Amino acid sequence: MRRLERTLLLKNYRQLCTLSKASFSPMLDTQGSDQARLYFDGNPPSRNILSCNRMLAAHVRNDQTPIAQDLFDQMLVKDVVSWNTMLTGLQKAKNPHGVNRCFLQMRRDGFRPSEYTISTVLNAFLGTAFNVLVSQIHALVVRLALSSSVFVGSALIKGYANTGDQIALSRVFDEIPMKDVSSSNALVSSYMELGCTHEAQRVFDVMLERNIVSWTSLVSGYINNKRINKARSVFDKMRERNVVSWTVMISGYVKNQKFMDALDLFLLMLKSGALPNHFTFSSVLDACAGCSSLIMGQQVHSSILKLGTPEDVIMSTSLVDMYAKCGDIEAAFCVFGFMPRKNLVTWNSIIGGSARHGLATRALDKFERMIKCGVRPDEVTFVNVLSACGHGGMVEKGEKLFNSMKAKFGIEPNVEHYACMVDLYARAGNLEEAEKLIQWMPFQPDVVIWVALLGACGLHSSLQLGEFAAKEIEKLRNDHPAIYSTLSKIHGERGVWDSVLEFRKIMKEKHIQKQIAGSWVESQYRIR
DNA sequence: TTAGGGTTAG
Repeated sequence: MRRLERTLLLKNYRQLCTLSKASFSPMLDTQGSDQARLYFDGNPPSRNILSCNRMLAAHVRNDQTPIAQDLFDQMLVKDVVSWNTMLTGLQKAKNPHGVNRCFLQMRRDGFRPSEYTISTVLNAFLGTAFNVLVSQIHALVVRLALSSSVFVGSALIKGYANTGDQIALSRVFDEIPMKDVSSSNALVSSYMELGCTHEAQRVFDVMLERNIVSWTSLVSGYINNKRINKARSVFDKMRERNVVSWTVMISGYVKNQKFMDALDLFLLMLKSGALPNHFTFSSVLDACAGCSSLIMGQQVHSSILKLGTPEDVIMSTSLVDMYAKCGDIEAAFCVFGFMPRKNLVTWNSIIGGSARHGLATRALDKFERMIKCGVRPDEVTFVNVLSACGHGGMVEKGEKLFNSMKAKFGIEPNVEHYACMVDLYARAGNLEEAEKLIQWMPFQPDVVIWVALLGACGLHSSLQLGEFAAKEIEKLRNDHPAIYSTLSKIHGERGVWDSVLEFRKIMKEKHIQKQIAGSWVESQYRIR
């Protein structure tokens, strides 16, 4: 060990020895983390409640909830701050069951919940099955005389919005004696969440104080209520914008499939001097994928690297997806390979990308690796692997995977999976098996299923079954372009030119156009 | 020493 390092370590230990004054937090936030824990573990007398709480808070801040939980369990003396800190850790770890258990234990042990407790617990329950407890927690709030807290009020407003109770949330807001900008913002976004855009706008209009979050809540609310133009007009009125407000508007365009508008706005954002973050990049990459602009996608990738944007699993997954959708599957594999963390969506992106590129073996290889890595597949994974088998003509493998869905992974096949199987059999020329599957499937076949069958009939020139499928499609959706173009193709192959002319005439009369197939290379030049 | 309001992927 070098002299300088020894000196630094010694300094760290000296700081730790003055426990009454020193906080563990800075040590845990830096390289001193392990030493701090070693010292802490080896010195039981030093474990007063304040130092324990500080240690606990530091672990929670560093997303080390299991370590925080160990420490919490070992603490012989706890106060309300210890409980609140532990609850915060469990909330950050997205563990509503744990929060519920911890909260119940806290009450059993006779601790009185504070404003911190209530707001943390309510936030942990948002969007989970535990939100049925919102009104019970509200009753507790009234009993504990915590209704006047703006923190509790904001959390209750969000909680009631989550359960769809508009009357309750407005009553909670009315009962806050000293309303602040955050509780008003919570009301705006809660009304927006319930689709009450007029009420949200009214609250916003009468707010005495508005900050950047108020404006962004309004923009975001209009986007979520499919009012993209209104959102843009509010966005344009903003006097100041930050990375969040820019990202909200950009992702709003992406959600509405307005990819070029999203990219234009991104360029405006860069011109304004605002720095994009991983949220922004994720949306922008989605926009590049949406309009198949590989050049733009590559430039965005360069910006991510140039700005030194910290690695984020969602942003990197968007990169993988962008490269796959823009036709550069090798770049997608490369980004995927370098990702330090991968989740289910990441694996699904690379498997789906491989399948779309006709790389059935690679898709299945990734699927095997995903299972080996301990990631459980979901419905999307199976749509991807089954379609890979379909494009690769791997009928037996597809059947095996389809049968394993329920038996091995507990996933009930849905209509999309059946459509993949129909496509798999039909493409392989086994039209009889495809028809049999349609007859026996536990759903009413939809347009996708019949179009899959019709497409295969076109591929294998099967007129009788093709006409049958076309009739079924017509029953569900009149004038589907696939009907006329496929039947015309089958008749043409059989030399029945009168029928071909008839179909073309109908298509012309009904203004039905055959869907134009385009390559990725071609699409690069369509952009700008 | 603990808490609230606006943003991302298949």
